[in-house]
Amino acid sequence: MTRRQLDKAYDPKAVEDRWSQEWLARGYFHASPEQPGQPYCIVIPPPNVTGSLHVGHALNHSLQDILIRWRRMQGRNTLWLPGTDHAGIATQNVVEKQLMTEGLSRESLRRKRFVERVWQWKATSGGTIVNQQKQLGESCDWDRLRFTMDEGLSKAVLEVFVRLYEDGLIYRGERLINWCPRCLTALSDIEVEHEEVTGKLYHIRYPLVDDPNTSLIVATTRPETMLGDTAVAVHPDDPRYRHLIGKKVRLPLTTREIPILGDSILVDLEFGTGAVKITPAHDFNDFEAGERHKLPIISILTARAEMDGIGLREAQADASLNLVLKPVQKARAIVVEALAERGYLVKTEDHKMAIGKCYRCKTVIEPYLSPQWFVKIKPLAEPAIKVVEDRRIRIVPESWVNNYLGWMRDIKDWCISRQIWWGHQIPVWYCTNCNQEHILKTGHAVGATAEHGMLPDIAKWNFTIAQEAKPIVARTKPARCPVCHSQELLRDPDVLDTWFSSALWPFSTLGWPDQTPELKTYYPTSTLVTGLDILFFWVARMIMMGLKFMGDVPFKDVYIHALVRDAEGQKMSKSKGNVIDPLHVMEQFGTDALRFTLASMASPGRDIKLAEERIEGYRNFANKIWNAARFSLMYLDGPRTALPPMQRTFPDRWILSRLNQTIHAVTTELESYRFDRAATVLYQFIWREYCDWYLELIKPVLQTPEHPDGASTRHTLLETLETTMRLLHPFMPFITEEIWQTIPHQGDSIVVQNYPAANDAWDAPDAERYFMLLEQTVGLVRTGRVLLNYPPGQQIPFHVGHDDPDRQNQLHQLQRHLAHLSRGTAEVSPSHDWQAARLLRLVTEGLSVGIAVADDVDLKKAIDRLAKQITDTDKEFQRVEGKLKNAEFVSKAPPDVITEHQERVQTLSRDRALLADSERQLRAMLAV
RNA sequence: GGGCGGAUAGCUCAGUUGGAAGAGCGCUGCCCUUACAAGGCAGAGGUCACAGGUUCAAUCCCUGUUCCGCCUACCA
Repeated sequence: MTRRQLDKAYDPKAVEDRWSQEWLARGYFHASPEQPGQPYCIVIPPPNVTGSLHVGHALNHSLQDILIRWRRMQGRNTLWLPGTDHAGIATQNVVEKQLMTEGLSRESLRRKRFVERVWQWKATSGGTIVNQQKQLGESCDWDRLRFTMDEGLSKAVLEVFVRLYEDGLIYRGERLINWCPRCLTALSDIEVEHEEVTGKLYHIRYPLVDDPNTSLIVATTRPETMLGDTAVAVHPDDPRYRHLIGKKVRLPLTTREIPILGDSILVDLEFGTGAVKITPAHDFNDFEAGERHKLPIISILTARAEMDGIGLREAQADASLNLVLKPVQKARAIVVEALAERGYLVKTEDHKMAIGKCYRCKTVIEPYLSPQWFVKIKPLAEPAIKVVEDRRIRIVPESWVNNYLGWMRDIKDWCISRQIWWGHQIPVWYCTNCNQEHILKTGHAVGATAEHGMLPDIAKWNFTIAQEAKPIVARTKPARCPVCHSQELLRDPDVLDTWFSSALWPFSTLGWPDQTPELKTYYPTSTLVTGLDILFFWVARMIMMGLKFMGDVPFKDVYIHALVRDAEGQKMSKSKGNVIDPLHVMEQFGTDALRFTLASMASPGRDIKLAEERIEGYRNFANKIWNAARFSLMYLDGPRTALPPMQRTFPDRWILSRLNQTIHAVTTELESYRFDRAATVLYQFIWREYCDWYLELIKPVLQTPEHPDGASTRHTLLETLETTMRLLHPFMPFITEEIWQTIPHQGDSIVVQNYPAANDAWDAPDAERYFMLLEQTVGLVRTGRVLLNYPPGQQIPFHVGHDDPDRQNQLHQLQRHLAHLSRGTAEVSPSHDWQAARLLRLVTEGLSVGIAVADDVDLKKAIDRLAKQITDTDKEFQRVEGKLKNAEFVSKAPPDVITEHQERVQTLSRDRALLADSERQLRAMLAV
C-alpha cells in the first residue's frame, strides 16, 4: 500500500484537466432512462452558441452542477442536459459585422450563402463555450448536447407552429410593432429595454382652418412625426376646447387639414396643453386612437428610421424642407427649426421620459406598422398562471411569484416573426397565383428581407406579403396550392423569434414530438436554474408551451439567482472594462475556488458583488483542505480499527457529532436552494472545527507510537476526512476527487459514491458540551498568555476551575487536552483554593483560569483587560437586573426566561467579584 | 405612475415560531509551534437607516419617512 505524498500546496492546474478528462472518458455523466433511481433532470439554459463563458454563466452553471452532482451521489437517475441557442439576432449581428470587415454584406451574399456562412461560424466558434463548460467541471451529459436549430428541435418548432395555428393561437396581422431600425426586424415587447432620459417637450401651434388667429397648441416629444399627424385630440369634457371638436386645424409644414376630435382615453386633462396630436403610424397610443376614430395612417419613416419619400408625399409635406432619407434626429432639428421660423413653435421645455432601445444593439426602437405573426397568448397564459398559483411550480425565492403572476395576467400577444435570416424560417407558404394582389413588389417594406436565392422564380424581387394574403401553413412545403393547384409557392421569408424555439427546450431536447423513453423518464424536469433577466423571455414561455404540448409543467422548481456585478455593484460590461473573466480566475485561483465563491455568495434576493479577494479567500480554503489531507496521510500508516461511536475517544465522538450536524445542515440547505448557507456550513466545519480543533486534539495520539487509541483514531480520521470529501464534492469537485483518490478508499471515483447521509448514531451531545467547555477554557488560557506576553511556544503552568461542580468534574476529564492545547501544565482545582498572589485570573461564566505571573512581566495589558471586562460585566449586570426588577417582566415573561435571567445575574455578579479581586492583586503587584 | 427588494462591524453579507448581535475579508498585536505564512493564536470594531406604534421585551411584527437598487408602465 504505497501512498503518494501530496505537494505542500494545492496546485489546481495539475489536477483539474486530468480529472475533467477522466470523468468524461469514464462516462459518469451519461444518463439513460434505463438507469435505476428516481429521475432528476435539469435542462441547461442554453447559452448563445457563438458566445463564451462569462461569470454569469459560471454562477448559473456552478449552481446547477452542485445540484446535479449532489442528486447523482444520492442515487437519483440524473440527467443534466446541455445545449446551445442559435440566438437569432445576436448571432446574425456578429456575422454581419464580420462580413463588413470583408467589405461584404448579407444582402450581397444573399440568403442562402449568408445562412451557410452563419453555420460555418457556428461550427468554428460553437465549441468554445462547451469546452469552457467542461473546464468548469460541469457534469452534463455531453452526448446529449442539443442546439436549437438541430434537426430534431427544428421539427418540434414546426410542429408547435402548425398546431398553434390550427388551434387559432397563431395569426398574422398588420399592427404597430416594435422595430429596430438597425437590426431591421420586429421585436417583441419584452425585447425593448426602457431607459429614462431627459428629452424635450415641444409645444406646437396648430391654427384653426376657420379662424387662423386661433390655434390649438399640442405638446410632443417627437416633433418630426407631426408630418404624419392625421388628427388632433382634446378631452371631450375640457371646457377650453370642447367647442372645437369637429372643426379642423391646418397642419403646419404641410398643406393638409386634419380634424379635431374628442377622445377621453388618449387625452389627459392634466398633462401638457390638453391637446394631443395623433400620429397613428408612429405611436402605439395614437395607433389605437386612430382605430377608434377610423383615421388614415400616414407612415413617414422607412425601415431604417429615415424620412420616407413616399410617406412625405402622402403627408403633403413641404418639399423644400428637403427631408427625404434624413435620419430621425436630423429631421427633428430641421422640423423644429422650420416650425420656429414660421412661428409655430410656442416653447420647448425639458421633459423626463422613457425611450425604448433594442436589447441586442441598443438602437432606439421605432413603432412600425407592418404585417407580423403573433401568438394569441391569453389562452396559453391562463393555465400558466394557475400552475404557479397552485404551487405546482414552485418559484424560489418566492418573492418572484407576484412578479411572474403580474406579468402573466397583463400579458400581450407575442410578436414572433423576425425579419432576419438566421433562425427557424416560418413554415408558411403563399400561392403567388391566388395572392397576386397581395404580394407587392416594393422597396419600402418590411418583407424586403427576402431575396432571390431562396425563393421561387416568381419572387425575384423584394416584396411585401400583405395582411390579406392567404397563408398555407404546413410542416413541409406543399407540392401545390390546394385552391388553384399552382406550384408557384412563395415561402414566408421571416424567421421565428429565438425564444419561440427555446420555449420548447424542456421537451424538444428530450425528443418531442416523438414519445421517446427520455421524454417519458425525464419530463417534467426537476429544477430550472436561471437568472431573473429571462424570467419572462424564457421561463414563462416554457411553462406555457410545456402545459400546452405536454399537458404538464416543464419543471417543478424554478430557482432564480441573482446577477453578478463587480465589487462596486456595477453591472459588468466590456465597455466599462470591469468584467471578471471566469477563465482567468480559474487559471489564477482554481476552478473549485471560483465555484465555491459563487455558491457562497448566492444569497437570495441580492445581487452578487464579486471581488477577486473573495475568490482568493476560497483558494486559501482549498489549500487548507489540501493540507489537512496531507496531514492525515502522514499519520494514517498503521492499523485502523472501527469501534462503535460510543466507544471512541472524546475528540472522535465530538467530530463525528459535528460532522453529522454538518451533513444534516448541508442537505437541508441544498433542499431549499440555500447554496450560500450550505457553503458557509461546510467552510465553518472544515476549517474552524475539523482543522482548528479536531486535528489538533488528536495530534498527541497520532504522534505517539503504539498509542492505545491510535488504531481507532486513525480510523475516525480517515472516516471523517473521506466523508467530508464526499460532502464537499458537489461544490469543489476537483480537489475532493484528488484527495479522495489519494487516501484509502473503495470505488473508482468520488463522482459516483454515495452522498453522506445523516447518521444519528454519530450524535454526541455530551461530547459537544465537553467541547464547548474545552474551547472556552483554552481560549481563556491563550488570552491570558497574550496578556502576559508569554510566547506561544513557552510551556506555562496554569490553574482551571469552575463554580459548577459538574463542569469542574468535566475539566478534570479534559485535563490532558487542556494541557496540550494550551501548551502548559493544567492544574484543575476549585478556584477559591488557588494561591492568590502572582496570579492573573480570568473569569467568564463561572469558569476561572489562573496563570502565574512571572517577575518581569508588564501587567498593564492584563489590568486594562480586566478593567474593561469589569465595566462590561457591570453594564450587562445592570441591564439584566433591570429587567428582573421590572414587575411586569416578572409577571408576564415565560418562567424559563425569568429563570435564565436570574441565573445570569448570579453568574455575572460572581464573575465580577473574582475579576475585581484579580485586578486588585495585579495593581498591588504593580505598586510594589 | 405602479410593484418588489435592500439599508446590520471599515467592506461584502448571514441572522423566523420576538428573550444575551454573527461570518468572511480587511485591520491591530504576537508567532517561520515538524499539515498549512495561501498559516497559527489573541484582539479591536456595531444607538442593527430614521421616526413612531404593538409588547414585560423589537435587528425581527405594524405604520410612516429618507436613501439606494431592480422590475414594470402609452402620460403626449
